[in-house]
Amino acid sequence: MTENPLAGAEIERRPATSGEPFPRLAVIDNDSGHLQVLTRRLDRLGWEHRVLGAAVPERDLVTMRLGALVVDLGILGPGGWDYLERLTGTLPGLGIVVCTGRSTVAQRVRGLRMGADDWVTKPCHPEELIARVEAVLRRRRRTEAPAARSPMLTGELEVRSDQFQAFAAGRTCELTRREFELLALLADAEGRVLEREEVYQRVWGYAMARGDRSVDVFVRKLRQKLEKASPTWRYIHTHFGVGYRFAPEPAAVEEAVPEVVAPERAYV
Amino acid sequence: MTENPLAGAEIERRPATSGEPFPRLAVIDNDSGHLQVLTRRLDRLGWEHRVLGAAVPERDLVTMRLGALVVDLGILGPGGWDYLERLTGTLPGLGIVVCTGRSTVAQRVRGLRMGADDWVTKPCHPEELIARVEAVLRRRRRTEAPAARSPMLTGELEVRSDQFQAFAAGRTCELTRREFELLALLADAEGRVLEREEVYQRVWGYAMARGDRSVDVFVRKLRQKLEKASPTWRYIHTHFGVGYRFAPEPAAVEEAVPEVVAPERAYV
DNA sequence: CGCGTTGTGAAGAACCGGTGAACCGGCCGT
DNA sequence: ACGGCCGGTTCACCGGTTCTTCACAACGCG
Repeated sequence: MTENPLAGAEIERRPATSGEPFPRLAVIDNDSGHLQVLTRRLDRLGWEHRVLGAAVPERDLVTMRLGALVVDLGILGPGGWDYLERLTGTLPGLGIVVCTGRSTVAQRVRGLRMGADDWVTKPCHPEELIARVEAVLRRRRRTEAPAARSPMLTGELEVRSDQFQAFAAGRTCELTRREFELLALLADAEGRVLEREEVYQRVWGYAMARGDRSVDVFVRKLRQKLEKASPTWRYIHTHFGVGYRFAPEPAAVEEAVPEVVAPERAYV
Repeated sequence: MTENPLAGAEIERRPATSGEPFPRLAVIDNDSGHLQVLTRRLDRLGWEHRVLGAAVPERDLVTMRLGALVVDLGILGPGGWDYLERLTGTLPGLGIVVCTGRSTVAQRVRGLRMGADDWVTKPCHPEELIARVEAVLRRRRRTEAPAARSPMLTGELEVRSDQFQAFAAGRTCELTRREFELLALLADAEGRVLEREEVYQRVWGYAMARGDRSVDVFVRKLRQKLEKASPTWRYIHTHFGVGYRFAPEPAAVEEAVPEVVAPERAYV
């Protein structure tokens, strides 16, 4: 083993692709043993997947909004080649991995030339099949979709990731980068209370030192700017001893006779 | 043969990727037999290729402007994994096909997870190896190809991809190639804020080293030339801590009484 | 009422971007 | 081969912005 120059390989967990939804995958196959072990693996990883017993019209595949398709050309019979060709033609964005029993070089070359992204020979280890699907998806994603993130509207506030900025009534809040990232994180978890440690970890990227007040300070700055841009709403709420929660709420209207009114709880 | 559902396969000539220049490929290997048969095949196809006897610093690979790299991890020894990791880190746009002797599933999975696009086991048919490289390149290009964009007119500026040049009022801006590519990228994302890393990645083609100021410097040069050609417009806006945004705006006319005018924020 | 937690303001540190210039390597004409 | 030109890269400096930290006040909870 030690003389093997490749020594040292071990299967690593994929780093959580934070924020990214799990890949959507369909499998066209009927080998129950293979399917069972594969689907179990996919479930464990949290991938959305679907098993199809036979060729499915391209139209239907479109509606599934797949990222990748694993197909056993063998079970499709001679029509499999046509099917593959139509797939690559009509769904050029779809990652296609052929996973089939014995095949000749010529067949593999044909399949790949036709537009398949990879060709795996059965029997194969599900882990490798998945890794290859990941490779296909990774390559596909890298250049294609940096946009994708849609602006979110909550309360009077518009959080636009493409601008690294939030707006209220069309007016910019003039957030700095950190402030924006903090807001984006909180707003994305709308309604849930986030602990300081988690916030720090995800915005700053490393563990929070004990006694660090940065999160508090940034929440203040954020509140200030949000208040200026959208005075009639409250967005960030403190949970004593825990952390912060984002939830747009109309501000309580101040009474004309402040002295009579019981002092408002500054936060909820 | 006829009972093989995959029957009918034959090696097809690759459909001429019209207009596209031939792929640039490098091979890191030292198996003379394998190399000989492979390079002959590549010559026949007209691919530009280059054989490297050993690992080459990423820096040098950058200057080769490769589309894909075929590498035998075996000849690199234990450092091969690190090398692979560095490659995928700094050259995320490069297609990487590992072509190595015997390997375990765990090794293949590790390589693929690390960013390799495909993993072929030697001995292998050169035709299949080439087909797999093609598949990788195709996947890469599919999304990338913005080719044949019509000239765009924005503000007072005309960006002509067919000329690799921008014009204002019919006058050329005399942009260099890099300057033009930077402008084209920014202008294509009109209104969106692009981070430096993304800009660098897409214009320079590889990952930006920490502390690299090239993007800033080119933005300055671009601004200078645009300003000279079209003095009454501002096109490139800085977003502090983030990056740049392209948006043509009439330049704020300097008032005769500067004191009255609120100081413009340098960006937005 | 007292302790721990959170809000607040300010100051210094750290960082960022604009800028000019030096530097480097390839290309060209002599 | 030589030197100059050109495009690209790197460096150092500077002014401005942003982040961190700290001290203290205000507040919640037992």
